[in-house]
Order: sequence, then structure tokens, then C-alpha cells
Amino acid sequence: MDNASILTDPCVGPKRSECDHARADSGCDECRVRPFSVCGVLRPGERVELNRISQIRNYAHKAMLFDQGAPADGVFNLVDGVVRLYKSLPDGRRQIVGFALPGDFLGLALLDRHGVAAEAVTDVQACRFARAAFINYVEGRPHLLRRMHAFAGRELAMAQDQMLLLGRRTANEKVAAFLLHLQSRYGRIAAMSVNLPLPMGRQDIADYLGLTIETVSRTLTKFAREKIVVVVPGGVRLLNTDWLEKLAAA
Amino acid sequence: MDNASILTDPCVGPKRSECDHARADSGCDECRVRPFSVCGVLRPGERVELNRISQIRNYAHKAMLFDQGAPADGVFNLVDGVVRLYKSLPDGRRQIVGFALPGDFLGLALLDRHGVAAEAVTDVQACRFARAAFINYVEGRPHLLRRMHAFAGRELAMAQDQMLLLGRRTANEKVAAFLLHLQSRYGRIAAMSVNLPLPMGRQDIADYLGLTIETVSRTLTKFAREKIVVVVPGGVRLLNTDWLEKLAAA
DNA sequence: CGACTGATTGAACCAGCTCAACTCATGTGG
DNA sequence: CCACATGAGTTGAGCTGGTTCAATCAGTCG
Repeated sequence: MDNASILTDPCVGPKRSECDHARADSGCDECRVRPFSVCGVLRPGERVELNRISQIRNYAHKAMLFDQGAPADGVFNLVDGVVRLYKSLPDGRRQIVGFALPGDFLGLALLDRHGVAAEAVTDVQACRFARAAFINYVEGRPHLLRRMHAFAGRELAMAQDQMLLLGRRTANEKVAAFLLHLQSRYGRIAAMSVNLPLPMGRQDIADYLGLTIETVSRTLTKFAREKIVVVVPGGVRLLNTDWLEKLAAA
Repeated sequence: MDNASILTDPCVGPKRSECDHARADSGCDECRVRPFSVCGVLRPGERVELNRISQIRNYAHKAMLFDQGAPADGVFNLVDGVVRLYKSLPDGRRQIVGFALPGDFLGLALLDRHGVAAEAVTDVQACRFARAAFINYVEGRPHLLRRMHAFAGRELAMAQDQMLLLGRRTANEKVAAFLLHLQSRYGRIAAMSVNLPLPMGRQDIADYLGLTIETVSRTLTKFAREKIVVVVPGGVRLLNTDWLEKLAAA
């Protein structure tokens, strides 16, 4: 089973190189993620101006968009691919604080330094803005700022959910919640499906859930044994979402 | 040793009933927390109007300001006291996602429902706004919205730090980081001091750090044995902040 | 004083970690 | 085409940091 076959939309997942009906270089008007990104609130006329301060950039698998603590001279609108956002401790321990999907904005807080590092999980296409220019653009457009704020509110709510997960949930619950959460997020940008691509590796999942790679692996094989999921290359197929929801219950 | 003696400013901590040079009812102009709250960006003329849609409310120890999932008809600017923000699971497990201190804004995201519950840890004085009225007020004042967004960015950064703490730090590191973090936050609203009031109980600290009450207690007594802190009624005195910083190192 | 709440301490236990071996798929070069 | 290396994932066995359960202590309040 190759990756594409478990994907509803072949653009979601590692094989995105095959498709280029994303933004490419045709500007904001043709941007596939615009409706559900922060830009979605801009009127056609405003997009022209935004287009002038934006620049499409491609990042290969494992490339770093920006590092933890670095001056935030750029902010990004993710157009295609998956990005991991993480914080590291000096001894190498790592916590992934989120996976950014197409439509997500990186650097939402508009702070002068990035609090987290951002690394391409898959090949990635992102729309980059110089931070100063973007802030300047936003200042004159309260409706965009309002939308940025709404996005920040959503991020904050997700962060709070994740705190509950990290602090108070068991390994089983963590993995179940992770699968359902990712499925529902994919659902916002593609058709909902029981076939769930997992472009990130087991180590990434572990670092996201506050577990070890071994525990993630064991939990998934246990779910597979119990016919709750099927593990396929590049992802999983969810067989019993009811059971997962019961595990992840909040 | 009573509480006041370990406090630099007697207004910080459980004994705040003794002092009422907070906002009281004299309006925004006299508000003690205004400079470092979201309101700090408003011009005197704007404050008059804000004053008209605000209402001072007092909450006793343990009173609930709003519940998780409830419609967010009110948003709050905390004037005095400490509030715990938490999420609960159906089986009673609880994760405190933050402690709000004077100057903090509750309901920053302006979402239509509260994602967390808010409960008074100490007696609390808060400035309440009807959400609709407040949003309306904000819409016409981009500089206030910008400030709200900056606050949201700070909250998000704190949430990400907390995720790293919950997912990847040991009990010792968690407690050390908690003490230092709280000290530095108090420092923003009062003079920095090695005397640190802990108005929240051990269970609250445990639920904030993703530990049990026993582990928090054991860790604090261990720190005390090692002459890193002194545990006093109502708080702790930090003896060796260097050591705490080494433990909490990020 | 007794009752109650919050905090501490002790001892046994266990969920998840650590360490280590092994599998499997992919790629590479001879 | 095979030999071999490489990296991601899986599985096993033993260990341990933090939990659980239970008892005790220390204020505080009526």
C-alpha cells in the first residue's frame, strides 16, 4: 500500500511533490489555503498589496524554517506540507509543541523572537513575509489583526488541551487523542477520512505526546492487535473511532 | 511568621483584604494594575468610555468566575488576587493551565465559549466586561486589539514553556521552574523578592505541574533539607536561586 | 477541646522508561 | 544481482521515578 492510497487528497502527506495546484507562484488569488488561512479575510484589492510583500519559499524535508530564540525577521503562512514546532533543552530533550498544517501561520504572536524552532517534516511550501513589513501591513487593517487574534485564540485553546494531555493523560489516551486530533485537523483542509497519513516519524509523535518512541510504537501495535487501527506505511487507518473517542474523552 | 512578613508588597498574597489601594470603585484612572494590563494602552479619554462598560466584582476564595465550556458572556481584567485556570476530565483529573495574577486578562481570546474554568484561589477583585460590549469597544480601537494580541502572544509563549515542562521535565525541575517562574511574575507587579508567597495549595501546584500532591510535598521538603528553600506558612523563601536556575535550565 | 482541612511521611507498586537486540525497507556500490 | 550499510520501527526484559494507598501531623476554627 503506497502513501497515496491512504490519502483522500494526495496533497496531504509526503507525496505532495506530485501535485502543484497549491499556490505555486500564481499569487494570492490562486492560493489553495487562502480561505482557511489568516489571508482569507482580505479583500481582493488588499491581496495585491500583500502579494508584493510576500515571497514563496520551498523547504526540503528536514530543513529548518527558523530556530528557537532566533530573531523573528520572517513570519510564514504554510501553504503545503507539515512543519514541526518544538522547544529543546540543553541536554537534548525535545518537546514538540505542535504540528503546523497548510493554512497555519507561523509567528502569529508577532513577537521579536521565535519562541520555538520550526522544521519541515515533509517538503514544505510556505509564504514568507518580512516581519516588519507584515506588521506594518497589519497595523492598517484591523480586520486582519482581528483574524490573527482569532487564530491566536485557537492556538491558545489547542495549547491548553495539550497541557491537559501532557500532564494528566495516560499513554493510551495520549495516542488516541493524537490520532483523532490529527484526523480532525486534516478534515479542515481535505475531506475527512478514516485513512490518516502520519508524515511525522514515531520520534516526533513521542516528542509531541511526552512519551518515548518505544511507548508510542507499543501503543500503536496494541491498538492494531485490538483492531482499533491498522498500521500502514506512512500512516494508519482508523477502524474504531468510537473506541478512540472513548479513550480520548474530555 | 505570618504571611505579610514574607511579602514585599502586602497586596500580593492571601492577606490582601487589609489593603484597598487597588482599583476599588474609583474607576480606571486610579486602577493600580492599569499600567501593566491591557488597559494600559488606552488614552485618558478612552478610559471614561471603558469605565462605563466595566463593573468591579469581588469573588471570595474558591468562588468560580466562569466554568469550562460555558458561554463567555463576560471577560475579566484581574485587579487583585490570584485565579486558577484549569481543565478537567470527566473522571476528575484536573490540569491547571495557569495562575492569573493582577493585571492578567481572562477571556483574552474573545472566543464565544470559555475553554477553561476560572476559580478564585484567594479573594479576588476583577473588572468585568460584557463580552459583546467589550468586543464592540475593541473593534474601534486597533491599538487596544494590538495590545490584546501581544498579551495573547505572551500567553502562548508561556503555554509552550509549560508544554516543555509537562512533557519533558522531571519532578525536581518542574518544582524549581515553578518557583522561579512565579517569582519572576510577581516581580512584574511588585518588587522582586526571595520571599515567595504561594497562595495556592499543594494540590493546585501538583495539578499545574502534572504531579501528585505527595510528590510536590516531598520535593519541597527535599529542597528544604538541601537548603535550597525554606518552607514557611503561606509560601517559601528562596535561598539558592542559582541552584534552582540550574535545575530549571532551559 | 474535637473536628476538619491541608500538608507531610512511609512503604509498596506500576506505567512508562531504559537498554538492547532484532526486523524490515531502502539505497548504494561493486 | 547480491552484499552490505543505513535508518526507522518493533519487541523484549528489567528498572525506576513518580504514583498509590495509608497513616500521621499541624494548624485553624467553632
